[in-house]
Amino acid sequence: MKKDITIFQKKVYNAASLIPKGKVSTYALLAAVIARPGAARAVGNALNKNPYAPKVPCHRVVKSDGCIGGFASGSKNKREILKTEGVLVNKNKIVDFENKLYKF
DNA sequence: CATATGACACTAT
DNA sequence: AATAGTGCCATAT
Repeated sequence: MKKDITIFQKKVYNAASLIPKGKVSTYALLAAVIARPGAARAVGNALNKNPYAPKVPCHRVVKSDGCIGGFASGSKNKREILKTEGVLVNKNKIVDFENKLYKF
């Protein structure tokens, strides 16, 4: 017990919390920066367990295509949150995705 | 150590 | 453009 957290997840949460409001990032991009390219799935796994729910804006992490993807609280609710942050979403797709994409 | 799972990505059809 | 199949990595059991 005591924070069943791995180095990998620590990096993921850290990077995710660095994403500014109104911006979004992708699993693949995060993976490529914090650990290793291709670990997009692993990043999603880490965020899914996300023990720092309000601390880590996991909702700012989306798919490389700009799709919302899946979320623990429900992708439907996720769109609403992003909208509040200033990121408009159209049918699970980020509006101006490339423009709102935050690169590390 | 091997198998199964998952908030993904890419290529082929 | 949409769908399906395959590959990749980390975690859980």
